[in-house]
Amino acid sequence: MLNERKLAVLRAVVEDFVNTNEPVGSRALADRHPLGVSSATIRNDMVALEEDGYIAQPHTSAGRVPTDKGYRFFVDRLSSVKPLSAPERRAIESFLGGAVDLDEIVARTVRLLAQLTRQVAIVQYPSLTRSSVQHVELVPLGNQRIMMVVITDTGRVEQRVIDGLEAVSEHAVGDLRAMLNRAIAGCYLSDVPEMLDGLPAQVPPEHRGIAVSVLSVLLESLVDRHEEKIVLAGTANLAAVDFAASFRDVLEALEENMVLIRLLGEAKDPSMLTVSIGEENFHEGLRSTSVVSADYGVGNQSLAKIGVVGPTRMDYPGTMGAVRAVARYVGQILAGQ
Amino acid sequence: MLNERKLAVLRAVVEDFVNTNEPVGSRALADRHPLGVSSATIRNDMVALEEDGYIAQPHTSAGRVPTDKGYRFFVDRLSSVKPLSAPERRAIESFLGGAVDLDEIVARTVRLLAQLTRQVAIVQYPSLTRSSVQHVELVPLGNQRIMMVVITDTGRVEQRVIDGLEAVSEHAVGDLRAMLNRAIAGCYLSDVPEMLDGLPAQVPPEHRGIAVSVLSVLLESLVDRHEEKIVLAGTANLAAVDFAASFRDVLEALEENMVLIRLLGEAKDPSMLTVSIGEENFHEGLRSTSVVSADYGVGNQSLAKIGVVGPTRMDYPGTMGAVRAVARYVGQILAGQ
DNA sequence: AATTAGCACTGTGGACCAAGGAGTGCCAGG
DNA sequence: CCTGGCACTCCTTGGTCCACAGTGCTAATT
Repeated sequence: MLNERKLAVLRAVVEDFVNTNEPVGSRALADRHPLGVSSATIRNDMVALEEDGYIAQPHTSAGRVPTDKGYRFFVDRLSSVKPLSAPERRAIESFLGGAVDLDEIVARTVRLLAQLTRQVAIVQYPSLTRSSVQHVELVPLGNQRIMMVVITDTGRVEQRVIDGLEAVSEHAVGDLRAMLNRAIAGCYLSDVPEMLDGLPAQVPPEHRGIAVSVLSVLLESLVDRHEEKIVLAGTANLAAVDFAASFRDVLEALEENMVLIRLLGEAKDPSMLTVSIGEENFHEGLRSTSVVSADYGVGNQSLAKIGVVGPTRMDYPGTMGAVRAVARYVGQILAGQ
Repeated sequence: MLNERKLAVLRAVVEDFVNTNEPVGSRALADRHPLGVSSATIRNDMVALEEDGYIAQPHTSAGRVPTDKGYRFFVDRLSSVKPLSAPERRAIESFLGGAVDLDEIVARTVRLLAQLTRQVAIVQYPSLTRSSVQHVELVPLGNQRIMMVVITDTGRVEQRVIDGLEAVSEHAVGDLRAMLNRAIAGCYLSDVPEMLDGLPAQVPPEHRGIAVSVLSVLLESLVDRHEEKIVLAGTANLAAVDFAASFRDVLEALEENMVLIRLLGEAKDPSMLTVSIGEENFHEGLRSTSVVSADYGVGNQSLAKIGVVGPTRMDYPGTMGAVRAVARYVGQILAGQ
């Protein structure tokens, strides 16, 4: 049975442990928090909390430390997201505002988030699937190759060289470009395959081979590897922490793009903050870390995710506040582009 | 006076210390290396080497450790670059071969280099200054904005949105694009400013405002921030090492793009391997690391640099071999694109 | 003159131990 | 149901001791 006071004790344990990084004892709690009861009473509450699995002691005669379950409860029920201060908001705004292209927006975002949270920040490039085609450009390279550039409304540019063609004329390329743009400019990328379905039939037979090559590369470039682009910053912040798992394991996990993608991907509820704590993480090396992630996007379209990785012993309210704020600002910046 | 044998001793000290990471003593040397003299003689030589500053002992009654000066001498005079094995070469080739665009070439290169050397790899994107303009594309976005895309022959794509224009017609944009391409297609980027000098004068007055905006953005996009794009991999490999400087300092230095740029930039002799050892590095946090870097490029044009950062206690011949080999392959791949 | 064997000397690191202290669990009384 | 008190546990710290690895020096040898 968790009464009010026990919850207050749990909250205090989490907060103190996050601050000091040392097991917190009953006396220290009684001193630092206005719980209105003596340390003996707190000890009794702690026994109850320990029986329920919210806290644990590293060894007899040590203070208590929150378990993953304890953090989970803290995040779900005992804390609320802490909004950023006004100066912090202004700093975000001005820092992100100066970016000139998508690469720079992403780069600045990730550094910003790392700095705000003093942890490792992860930012995923906006997904192509939910953005639409702004323009397709075909540029002949010499005589037998074409470079294709797809520009999307989220500022992302996808490029491919199409190789091994029969000789192509400038003119034919121009026609094909016009035809392509007529067919798919403005479309969502996810609709592109459908829109291109009947296209080869409209191409004059002598250029059909080229058209088919171009289309196949175009379609291929739209599938799959878009969410793969992920940027990281702030790994140096990990050095301050000591993990149960070896430091190396954490770094290794963070270098695996697929791991990061899945890490962010686990966020259940779009447009909400998601927190994954310790053992909840699927990856071995990250069992002693927590991940706070959020969607960002334009309007109510989610484009991709951002997140923060830190020790389970992290300042959840603060981190959540920073992640949420940055996600919102990135969305605004992208919308304004 | 450094006679032959003393050099052999120095070489042996470096090699053994790199292998074992423990101060190497005279007995161990006499056992493991065919120097043909007793440990007492080696001790005498070591005293001489220590007086000259090539080796040092952490404390009395410990073995000797190479100093930065010792490593420097080893690299310059006592070792030669170790070529990669045939299977390694094949691995590089097939791994880099599968890349579809510049981003992926760079991403694969950096991972490859990190894996080969088991250290931190750095790859700089090909510089724009030495590449030439393949094509300039202008795409109207709505009515008052234009997206400009510059495609270079090294596969790099630079994009910018030009904002705050008076209303522009499709037609005017088309004219401007044609004019731009006529003026600068095929030019080296470094020559572009010159080529564009008289251009505004040729534009009909009613579109001159737009032309000027476009040109200023174009010129601006060509200056400066091109070498800034740098990619890193293998930081997890640092965890295995213990530095004199704190781990954190090293990671922090590596997250500063400007530091990396300068680090690579210090390479003196283009198209050669450069090694910067310990205290030779300008950055505080990197005083206990060494950097091996090399240029890569197409033909004999240097486009950018790649490098490896590791502990001063590194396998120089092997690392140098890997860096050189990878640099060459990247050049080839870029040439073939 | 260079090399070698022998030996005394010296810091380091690990094992062992004792004292100190933080924090607990439990009990008896308010 | 709360609290003060107390015995107990286990970690941490510091100190001592010893073994070890490796040195520097000297005297003998080639």
